[in-house]
Amino acid sequence: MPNERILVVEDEKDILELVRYNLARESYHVFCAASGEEALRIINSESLDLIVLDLMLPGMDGLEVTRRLKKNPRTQNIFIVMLTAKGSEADIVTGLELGADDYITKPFSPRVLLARIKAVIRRSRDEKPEDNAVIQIHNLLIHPGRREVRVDETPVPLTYTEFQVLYYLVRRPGWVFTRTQIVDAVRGDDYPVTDRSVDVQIVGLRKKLGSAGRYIDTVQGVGYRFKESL
Amino acid sequence: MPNERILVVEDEKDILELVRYNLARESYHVFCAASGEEALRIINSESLDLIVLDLMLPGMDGLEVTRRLKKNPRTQNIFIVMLTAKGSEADIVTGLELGADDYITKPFSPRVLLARIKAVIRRSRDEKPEDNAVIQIHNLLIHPGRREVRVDETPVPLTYTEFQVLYYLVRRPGWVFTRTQIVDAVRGDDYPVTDRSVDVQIVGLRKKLGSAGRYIDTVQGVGYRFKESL
DNA sequence: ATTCGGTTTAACAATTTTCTAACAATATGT
DNA sequence: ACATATTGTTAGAAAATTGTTAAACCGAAT
Repeated sequence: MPNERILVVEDEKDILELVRYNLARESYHVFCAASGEEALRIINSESLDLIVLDLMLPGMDGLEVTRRLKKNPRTQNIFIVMLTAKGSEADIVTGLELGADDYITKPFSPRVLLARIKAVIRRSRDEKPEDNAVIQIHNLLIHPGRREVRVDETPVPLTYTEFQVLYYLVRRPGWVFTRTQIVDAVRGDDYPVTDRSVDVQIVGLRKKLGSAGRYIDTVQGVGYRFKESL
Repeated sequence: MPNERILVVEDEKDILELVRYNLARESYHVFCAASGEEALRIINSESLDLIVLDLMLPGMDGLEVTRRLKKNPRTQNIFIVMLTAKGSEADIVTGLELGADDYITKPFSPRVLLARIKAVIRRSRDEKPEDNAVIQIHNLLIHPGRREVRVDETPVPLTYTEFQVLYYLVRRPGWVFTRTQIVDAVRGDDYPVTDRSVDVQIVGLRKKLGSAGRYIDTVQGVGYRFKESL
């Protein structure tokens, strides 16, 4: 388990110290910056895994830091957890669109921050190997880049959510996922919906996929899976 | 899915009922209290997983309840979601410093409350990652991620409960578990069911597992175990 | 404002699983 | 061997889960 290298960008000294202390205690390698400019200097000189980034900074703000980060191929894969004041919904949306991985609204508990950071790192480990490779299984072909699905060479138009659900299941054929896991993967962590909304997406998928729909398997009491064989 | 035990502390009857109803509908086990004193009584007499705690209470307020909770080693790991009026930033910070896990400002929608509670519970589970490792013993193979069981390479389809019972026994080969322990492990504490229902699951398991079923051993007067050898 | 595609909820039907209860079989203690 | 306690087995009832559909909802585009 490599000690992930984390940069904390925060202008309020107390909060910076609080976060630094808690991360260090979990034996992460922690860097600190109190401004956007300082952050960029560290980003360019160090190899980082994750950045905890306050959006509200004097001078260059967090969104701008994010933009620059994502422009540079060397740094665009660094994970970002944003710190935001409560109610800055617009900034959160912008941040996520720019490619941030999670956000926490102030005030926050150290426990929550740690849990989120761990979650991001864990997810990153899962995702890396199978990024946007074309997946082919049975008579089904999924092209994530093109967001295209074919069954027996015939394109099948899917909605956004249908595609996400299918892609999530197919990335680990045979594995069972709970409805909650599926919702989290598709819509983000605490998206407020009923579990049953997944069922409706499954109905649509099975119908649209035709013969390939038979691979989507219900596991009673647990959730769904994409079968490796019929 | 174990039914988490949640205590709701709120002096406004309408809100209390609203929250109680919504949690109960998600099949959580809900306790209610209308004051800090009542809350502490329940906290001390019941084993709880999470507390939804209004900070503004007559008499002993929510922060004081939190303080006492965190002092007692038996109760300090119970999760806390605070309910606060809008604009009581100071209280929120104090609460989080005391160890609360999340907060929601009134007015709130039941949906958001549920999502937050689920998130706290999920995160708590992440902290103690359950063992997802494949188990192989004798001619039996159990793959938790796939929820698949094989005997001599042949897949054996099990129901949800059968799988849970088998997995529970096999995780400690040779150890004996009472029927009550098995029910608690599979369906959560105090699930209303006769002990004998376990026997029925055992019948099913022995039948479906074929030759591997011979490892499931009855210990008269105690319960069942998965034998290490025949 | 209105429309439109997509998503979610809610209700009901269909299905599957689980439980209970009864009786049979087996084990235990004397 | 006898009486008693415990477990095995089974079928039907009850409960839980899932499938399916339609209507409500939501946001983007007109």
